[in-house]
Amino acid sequence: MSERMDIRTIARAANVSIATVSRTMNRVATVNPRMAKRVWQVIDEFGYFPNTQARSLVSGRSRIFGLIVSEITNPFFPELIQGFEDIAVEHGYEILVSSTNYDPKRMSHCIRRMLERKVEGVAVMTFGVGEPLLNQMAKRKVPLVFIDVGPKGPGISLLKVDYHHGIRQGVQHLAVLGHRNIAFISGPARLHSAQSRQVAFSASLKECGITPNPKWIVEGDHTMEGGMTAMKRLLSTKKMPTAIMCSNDMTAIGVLHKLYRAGLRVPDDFSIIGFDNIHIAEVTIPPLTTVEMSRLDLARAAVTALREQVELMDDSPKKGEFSIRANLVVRESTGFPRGTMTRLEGNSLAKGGNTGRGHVQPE
Amino acid sequence: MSERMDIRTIARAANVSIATVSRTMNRVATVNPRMAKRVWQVIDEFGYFPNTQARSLVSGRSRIFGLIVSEITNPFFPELIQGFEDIAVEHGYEILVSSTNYDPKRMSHCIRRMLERKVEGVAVMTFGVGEPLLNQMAKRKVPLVFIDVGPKGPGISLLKVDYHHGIRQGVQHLAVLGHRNIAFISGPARLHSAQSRQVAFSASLKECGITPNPKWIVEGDHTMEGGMTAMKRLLSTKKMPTAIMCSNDMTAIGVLHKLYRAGLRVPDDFSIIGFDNIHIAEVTIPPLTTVEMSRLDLARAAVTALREQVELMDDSPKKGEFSIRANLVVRESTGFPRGTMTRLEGNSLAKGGNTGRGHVQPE
DNA sequence: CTGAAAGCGCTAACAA
DNA sequence: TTGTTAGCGCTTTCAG
Repeated sequence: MSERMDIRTIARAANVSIATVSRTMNRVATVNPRMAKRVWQVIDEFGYFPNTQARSLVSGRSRIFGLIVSEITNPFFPELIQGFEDIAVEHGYEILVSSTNYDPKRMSHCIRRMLERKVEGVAVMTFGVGEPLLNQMAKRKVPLVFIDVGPKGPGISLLKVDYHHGIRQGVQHLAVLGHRNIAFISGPARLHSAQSRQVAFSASLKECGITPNPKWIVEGDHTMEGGMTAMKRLLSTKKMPTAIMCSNDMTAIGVLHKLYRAGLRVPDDFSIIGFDNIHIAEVTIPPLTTVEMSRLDLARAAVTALREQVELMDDSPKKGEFSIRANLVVRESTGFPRGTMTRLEGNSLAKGGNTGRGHVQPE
Repeated sequence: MSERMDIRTIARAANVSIATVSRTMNRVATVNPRMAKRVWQVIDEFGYFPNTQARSLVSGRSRIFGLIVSEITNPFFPELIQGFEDIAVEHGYEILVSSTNYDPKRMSHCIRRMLERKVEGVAVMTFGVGEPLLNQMAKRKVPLVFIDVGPKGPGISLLKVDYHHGIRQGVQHLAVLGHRNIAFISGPARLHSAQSRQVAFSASLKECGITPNPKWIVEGDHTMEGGMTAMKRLLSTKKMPTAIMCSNDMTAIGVLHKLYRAGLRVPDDFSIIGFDNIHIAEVTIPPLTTVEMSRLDLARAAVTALREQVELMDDSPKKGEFSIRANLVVRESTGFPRGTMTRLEGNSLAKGGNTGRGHVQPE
């Protein structure tokens, strides 16, 4: 039945020119309402919709945003992707997602693919970018939005996460509980965002009058495995810390598991704090105290930044920089330092882990 | 510097016609090697690549596959998406991912978007499809691949997961350990794949000479929250089961958490088996015994099925049906039924959960 | 306010 | 083997 369905088919059936159909679909104000109604009717009747390829070819606008994440299998990112997709689609954009897995080759390949598909902007949520690659984008004047860090410049927006705020809350929370020996498991050293978190940690420690012990700052890689390895190292230090902050939740989950393996208890033997507040952090055993970084805020800011660059006139004012809050969420992986209190007998894990701990809301 | 960069620019610089450039890029065999070399050189020099939009407009081929998943925040799916993307890209396809969250409106919206972008095929990995929606696709002859179930027909491939194989292994594993009272927490009832798993469960139970108890089959929804709710119900039955199979790992994680909250121990008080073998199943407390369903196999089969439909001549032989194995992975969430053995004193959790349990490899 | 016509960048006949 | 040319389906001048 449906031989071919293009704008001409509609034009013919509605007895108008293809230009009128085009105008109608694009909601050009000058179209006679009566005609418009007729056209819409035919469009509905035929179930017609325009060919996006043709449309972008002539308009030069693909209505596609790229989204580059470092690791789609880290639950943080799917949550972010979801938000990004929803908000982008809301504004009529399609998204092209790519996961680089920290591999420069993948990164460069995926930039190439995005360029080929003529993305109108790219959100680089990979916590660390290869310079040469991004240059390709900049050269072609593709609007970019980075998280944390990236070259400033026209068409480039930055999403600044206030790590300090959240991490300080975490450190203070631990300090109030009585911890003085606090370790930090970082992310990959080359990631700027990982560095920022670590810097925020050291600074917060000092604020509390605690001198950071370099032995207690160990490098992880933002994976569960990395967390396990790092915890193992921490466990082998002569003087062990009583609390551990992790650069992200996956690391913390690895730590939790390592401690479980070692027959140690959380929070009785060690207090643990994560970062991200991914969904499963609610159901780890015990539920994880962590710093929430809103995926939705990030996603919204990223799309907004990109839209600003794409849709606003070149001379109009742009924000260029967006700020994302990070806030502590206290659950049950933090408590008083071991040896500090007379612990109740028995297994606090099996009892729900609610004994002998203090919940202190920071600030 | 770069005024405009199109095929003409290259043609001019290489002193050939645009047709030759086109042929060169498309590796048409009849191009004179010397010319080809010259053309490639210019292409490299200019950093040129063709405009995908124009290309698809004229060729009628978008080289985009759609991928619809039910819930991107369930870790099973990112792992699948990753595989799908890798394999698709390997074959020169881009992918458009959408997460429906079991919402028919989202589903229909996303089908529309894919149709607009002229996807050449869609993998529907949502474990349950709305008929009317898929009809839209079929009407437009878009190749489809479904998981588990879907209307048979030309252009439609099915990925058959051998639930029975894996689930039987699980049930037998439990039976060998001595369990006779085994519960099942299903997925959403309307999902066909969830039903298949449940059917496989009941059948396997009978094979072992156990009559399924309807009270012990409770509906979940494949989320952690659903798992917690279902476990709560199970906990309130007069006669409680000693083992619980879950329709997926997220459910099992919810169950684990609920039991932890209730002060019960796994596997001492309950044995738990999941399904999917998502990455975090390795580090749950205790590590989860589960049925592995390979994401990579699924992804590979899906892409292969789609490519078959798209690239093979209409009369050539096609497989149409692909089989995916599912296999039990024994970890530490399963053990002898409670009361069966003299348990050692103390907290088996804190000791690594390795006491008093039997590891039995099935088959 | 509407229609005719000129492309957007590329591929695929068809000619040479 | 190479070049010329006619579109792919749409938007957007520019006349009317």
